[in-house]
Amino acid sequence: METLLQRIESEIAAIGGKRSKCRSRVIEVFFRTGTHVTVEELTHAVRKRSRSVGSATVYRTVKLLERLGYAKELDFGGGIKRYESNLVAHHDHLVCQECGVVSEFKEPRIETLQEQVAKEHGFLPTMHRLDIYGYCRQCAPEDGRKRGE
Amino acid sequence: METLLQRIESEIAAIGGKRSKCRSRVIEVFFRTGTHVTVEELTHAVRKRSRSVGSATVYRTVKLLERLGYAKELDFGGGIKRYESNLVAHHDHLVCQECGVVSEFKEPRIETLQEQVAKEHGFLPTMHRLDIYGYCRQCAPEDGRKRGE
DNA sequence: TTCTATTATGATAATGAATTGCAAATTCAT
DNA sequence: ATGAATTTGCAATTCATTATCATAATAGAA
Repeated sequence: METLLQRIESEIAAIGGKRSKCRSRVIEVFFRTGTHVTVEELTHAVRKRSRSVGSATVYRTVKLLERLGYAKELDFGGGIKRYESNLVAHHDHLVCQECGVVSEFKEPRIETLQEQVAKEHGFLPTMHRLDIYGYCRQCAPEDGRKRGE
Repeated sequence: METLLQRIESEIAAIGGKRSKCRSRVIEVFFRTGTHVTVEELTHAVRKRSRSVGSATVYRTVKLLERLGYAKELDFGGGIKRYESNLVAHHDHLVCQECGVVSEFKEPRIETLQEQVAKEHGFLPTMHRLDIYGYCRQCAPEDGRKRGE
């Protein structure tokens, strides 16, 4: 974790950037928090430790992390972007339409089929996104025991 | 097609709406055009026949169609929403990152796996979205014969 | 048809997330 | 420390979308 920040900062240096406390703090908090976070949420989290960090800096930092390949931009609708660490292995998302909780899953067979489909269409895939929307265990109207019974 | 418009308009009437020329024209053009269209594109298409239709009306109409279940909202990023007819069978999308063309495919095995995955996670799926990003046949840097060779 | 109540429309203003311009602050090699 | 370059926070701007509102169109009733 300590080395990760160092690695990122040396990559920033390699493209002509400088170190800065604000950015380091944002990066640090991002990877500690790091799960489907909005810029607003991340800004709040960062400000708990560094009160004066502006949201513009947070926007700029997540964009930078994305450019360097360390973060991934997510969009589950609502016009709000979310970001997650790109260091973890590829996974897809289950989005609860009731409580908004996003959980993750991996399914290698789906990955394989996606590759196949792309190939069949003469398509060279670089990435894909699979989001399943619905109701999580807690919010499902019927989950073994029905609600209101 | 004629009956589709009529059916939609009677559903609109059923929820207390009135018929209007502008809206009919938008609906008509939407189903004729109807593939991953933006509101801006749809507005342009509509104005070829009815010059004075405002974009607010187009926004309102696609939202209405979505509410009635006749249109589906898509979001391939870039902060622009797209809409497609919801009458065609479910399918997923191949999005070319170079030329922006969106093509469609169906893969029942993927659908099945998605249902399975959801069930395994105690998740009650209502819908899902699978977008594969990459390069289409025309834009792929290497397509059988390599470019520049 | 004419009247009346309701809905639809288009222009414009408002919204909200994301980006950008800029002066001041910070960084870093010399 | 000096000076050139980058970064920052604020405010202003952008852009798609939504809300407002006065006017127009629509559907029934009389």
